[in-house]
Amino acid sequence: MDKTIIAQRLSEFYMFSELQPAQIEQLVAGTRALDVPRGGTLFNRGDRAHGFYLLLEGQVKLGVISPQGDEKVIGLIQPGQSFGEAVLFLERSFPIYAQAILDAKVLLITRDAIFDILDSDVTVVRRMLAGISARNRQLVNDIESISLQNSTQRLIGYLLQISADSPNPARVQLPASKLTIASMLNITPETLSRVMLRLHNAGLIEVNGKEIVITNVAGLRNFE
Amino acid sequence: MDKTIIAQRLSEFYMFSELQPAQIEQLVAGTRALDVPRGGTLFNRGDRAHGFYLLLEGQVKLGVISPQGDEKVIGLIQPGQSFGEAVLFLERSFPIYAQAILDAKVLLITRDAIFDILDSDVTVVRRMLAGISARNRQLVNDIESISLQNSTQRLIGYLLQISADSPNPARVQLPASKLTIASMLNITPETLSRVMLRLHNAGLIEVNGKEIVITNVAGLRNFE
DNA sequence: TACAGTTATTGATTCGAATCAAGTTTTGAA
DNA sequence: TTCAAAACTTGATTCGAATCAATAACTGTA
Repeated sequence: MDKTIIAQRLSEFYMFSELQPAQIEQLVAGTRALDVPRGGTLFNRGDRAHGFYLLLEGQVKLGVISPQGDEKVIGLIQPGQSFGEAVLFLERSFPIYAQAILDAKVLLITRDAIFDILDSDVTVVRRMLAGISARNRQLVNDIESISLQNSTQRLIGYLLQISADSPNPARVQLPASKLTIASMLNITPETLSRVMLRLHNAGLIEVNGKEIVITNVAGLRNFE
Repeated sequence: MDKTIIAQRLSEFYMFSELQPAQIEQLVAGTRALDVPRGGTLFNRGDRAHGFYLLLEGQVKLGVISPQGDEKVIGLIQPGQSFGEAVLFLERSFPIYAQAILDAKVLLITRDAIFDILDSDVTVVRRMLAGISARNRQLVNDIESISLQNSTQRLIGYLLQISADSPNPARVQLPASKLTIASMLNITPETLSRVMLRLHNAGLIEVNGKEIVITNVAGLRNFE
């Protein structure tokens, strides 16, 4: 896989999102791209951690096998998710195995690469901790909005967020299909469509495909 | 609290267990012991972070409150666990509040003390990375289960998790009131009560206050 | 430019869980 | 030991959003 692609993927990953280009370069040198066919094993229980993994495509299953031989799936990894970080940083062996359940492309960021870069530059520690912490905050926010707000409020929050501090009226472009946006907001596409219609009928937004004009930012903020 | 006791407790904490006595001394100088009565607040949402916390005794609840006053419990902290690390590395305030739900003894390890140690010791860095990574993983799991599972499956998942690998039948103790558990699972107390009744009627669990006996672990895992 | 496949909208209906209400039980503090 | 407050349970009802179903409107590509 192309080095620039790997650099791109690594810098999009939350843990490295605060790193500088030179630091990403260094990391790329210690990263291996792996193609794992469906059914293939990434690591077994008891293996030493040689690094941690970032799944780019496909799907990976994490699990344990009991002494009686039955299998318990601990988690399913989707593209964009990483696994094995905690084990790596704690310098333990894996308590689980990882197996591809679809043909998978993964990046293995090696132990040496991570630890070298951590040691080589004192700013890296702060930057990585900042990246992980920002992710932590985002997750807490997500839980809060899923838990405490209805679908209308979630959509409003999202629209206000992506319109940031645009003037009134704000013109924003949805960054993905409405199916994808709906899934992010944890609602069905049908509900998204209906909520948008309601906001439109209330005179707050105009919808043209992916382009949304918030005609009344304050009104949207105070809706209901 | 006595300095030697604080030193003792800090050096037992996994994050600092590899530190030299001199480093522990340094950390102790930047640590404050707090007694928080049941119901007392450690910090509120929006407070600036002065450090992170290590719970020695009692129990602490982490949560958020919606503008309408609804509460969502994000996590329950048990003795030996730390919280508030992630906020240290962003120039932000706490996104959650922390309240003691039992009389609690906590150590507040101040920001400056931590930063000094982070610069001087690599194992602390790695363990902090591991700790926050593990917490992020847990948050992702929480989002997933809130999003993808109904209330019955969420309770079952929770019971199986806290019973871990107990034998069959497993006897577990709820770590908090049913109100708190319900909030963590994102259901109302009424629904929690009804789901428990259903599982009981299906012959899977016995409920006596906070004590739950899972009479049929396999059956519970495969319920519905 | 046509058309196949995805993406989006709209309507009817169902369902899970919240809410409202009224108890009972447990609890911890005086 | 008592008693008020908090925690919990059970029942009736409502409500938000999912599901099921049937188009309509795009979008890429042959």
